[in-house]
Amino acid sequence: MPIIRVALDVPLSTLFDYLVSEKTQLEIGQRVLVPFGRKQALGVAMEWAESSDLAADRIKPVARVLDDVPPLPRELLALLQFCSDYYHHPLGMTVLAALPTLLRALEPVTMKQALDYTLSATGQALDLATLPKRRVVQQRILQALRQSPLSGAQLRSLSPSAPAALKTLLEAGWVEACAPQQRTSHVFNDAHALTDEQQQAFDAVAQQQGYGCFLLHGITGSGKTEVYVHLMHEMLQRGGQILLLVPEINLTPQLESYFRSRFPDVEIASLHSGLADGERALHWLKAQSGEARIVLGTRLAVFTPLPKLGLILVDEEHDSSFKQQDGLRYSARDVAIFRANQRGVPVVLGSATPSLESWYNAQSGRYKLLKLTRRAVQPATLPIVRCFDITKLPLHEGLSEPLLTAIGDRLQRKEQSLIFINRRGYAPVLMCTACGWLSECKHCAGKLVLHLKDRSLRCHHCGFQQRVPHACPTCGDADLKPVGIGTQRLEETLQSHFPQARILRVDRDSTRNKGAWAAMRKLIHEGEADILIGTQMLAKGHDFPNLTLVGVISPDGALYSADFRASEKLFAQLTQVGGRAGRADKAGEVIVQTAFPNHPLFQALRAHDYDIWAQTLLAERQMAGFPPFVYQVLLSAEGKQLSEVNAFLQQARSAAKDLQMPVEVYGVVPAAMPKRANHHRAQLLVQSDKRKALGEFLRAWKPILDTLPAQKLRWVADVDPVEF
DNA sequence: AGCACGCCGACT
DNA sequence: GTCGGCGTGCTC
Repeated sequence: MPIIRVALDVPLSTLFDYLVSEKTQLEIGQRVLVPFGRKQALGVAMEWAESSDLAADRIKPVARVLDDVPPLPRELLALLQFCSDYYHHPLGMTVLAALPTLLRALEPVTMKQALDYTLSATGQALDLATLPKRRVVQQRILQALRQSPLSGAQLRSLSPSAPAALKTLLEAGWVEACAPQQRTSHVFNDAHALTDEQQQAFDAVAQQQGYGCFLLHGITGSGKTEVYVHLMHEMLQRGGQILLLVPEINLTPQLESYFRSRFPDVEIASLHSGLADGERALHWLKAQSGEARIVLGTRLAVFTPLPKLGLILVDEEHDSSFKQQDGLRYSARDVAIFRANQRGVPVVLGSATPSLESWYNAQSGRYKLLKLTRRAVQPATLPIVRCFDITKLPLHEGLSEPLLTAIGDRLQRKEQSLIFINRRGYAPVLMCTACGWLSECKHCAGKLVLHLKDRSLRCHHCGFQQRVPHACPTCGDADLKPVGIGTQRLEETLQSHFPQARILRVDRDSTRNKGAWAAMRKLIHEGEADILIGTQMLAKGHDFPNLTLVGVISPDGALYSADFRASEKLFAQLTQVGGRAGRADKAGEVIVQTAFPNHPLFQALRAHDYDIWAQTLLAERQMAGFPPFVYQVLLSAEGKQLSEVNAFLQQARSAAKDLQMPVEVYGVVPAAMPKRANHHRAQLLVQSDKRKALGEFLRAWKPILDTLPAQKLRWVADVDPVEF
């Protein structure tokens, strides 16, 4: 009897062999139900086998083949195989993780196939004049269907109430569903002519034959999205599907409605973790059937089956949320590039502040660099950036005179200001002025953050919470002082400075409730807020038309951070947040308060010179022997006993050294957050300037790690880590 | 990962 | 006597 090798969601690197009777129809990529232990499990048929290493009597037969949805394409299985190998994650878990939850359930799914609609015989015979005049939308639908059958998406483009009207028409029997038609044309709202630069970028990608990786480096406001839209139009005309990856789930609904407005009758499917299970599965299946022509999603969308894939776009490619931090620790940007290569299609990485990795690849010619150096939107100029030395200026609760004056000006002119500060809470720590006691979390290495709203001290790492003590727990002194500034304190300070100002604080605390963030965006857009105080949430992808000033409070931490990527991230963040400033009629202003106004980061920021900043960073990285000049794998471990964590990592280190392979094995060091939720954390870095050498090393090392005693420990090997 | 089996401590 | 703690081992 034939043997099928099945991927199952278990942390074992093997596939599992099952018998398939001769008369069972089974294809590679199909989902199967198999007996596993004492239960049943859902698996994916990966490959046929001639024989098995297992004794014949231990091989069980496949219980059931699920043919409710088409099999996963071989190409997707190959992509997942690659990811499993590259990121050293068990194949079964990798494959199953790529499926929407509903397709991982033991039950078959019942998903109605999307159909086209056409006039029935009675509908054709119908005299439209006999219909009540008020039923405008119904009339419009019937009229449109007289020309040709149409899809649900096309009908929706006729009117927002088309679905309801269609339902009525179906019930009346005038319209009926029919098999989907092949379509070659679509409506394109070509509102904006491309600038010369945009056109050049477009041409380069459109003319690309087969695989090519493009870095679209465009300053903020240079119209990268318009290039995407025109490329989408081009690929749609060629009959291809487009995959667009974006960093944040927050941004997808807005982008989706924007693309809908540009391509009103094109089926667009969004994929992100915020969707309900049913919706997610539906969109996924629409992508798999080729019906969805544009697929818009967060990192997980990179694993969507796309039979007609013609182009991949990765927007804000530098964003670290493309890297998954648990389970399969993949970088969706890197997987997208692999996928484009595998399929032989172009991929475009877009950013105003490319990751150093991508920029380096563009410099070396591996990627083709496309530049947008001029703004396509108003104002035509980038904001004026000014840095003020906080060591030389008096501060009022952390705010300098020039910044306060600038905010006051905006208030007078009825323009908005945004104050960017990356600390939520009232103050990052509470201190006893008598003995120097600091509010520390007893479960973590971090400090407890003061939240005044509910008079609590909270740990942002483990969630621990306690009431603010009335007196110092060590010396009993009553004089406890908040140290440093968080969003809440800034709000309070600004409110007392500008009592009449309407201040809106946007951080994870104020936007916790569902819909709160959307409601705030609305307020901002309607001009119902004068001063916005926000964390990085506020920096990403939103246009605030009346915003003319951005203040940055104290970004200096990133300049001397242990994380070598912190300053790269800060530059990207400040560029992005600064890009929000400015109105149609005038350039914006950015005021940065810093103790290091002459730091190369701020010099480059003032000059809007990404290239010089990237060169500076690249030189530093080369000297220090950091990425992108080397490839890294980070082994991190955590456990209740520090000694056990260290013992494990030391053994792992010896094993690595004993392999005598051409990689550099560093020492065991504490993690950036050495203790979190009562777990001690340490790590071990291994790197090599050859990606291949590191891969081979890992292939040898990982099996040894699996045999090391680690009963009470959790450990992971992270390939291409971005967080330490 | 689950889930069993298995061998020791404190309870009706 | 047994209920239940979590160490160890297995899943085609």
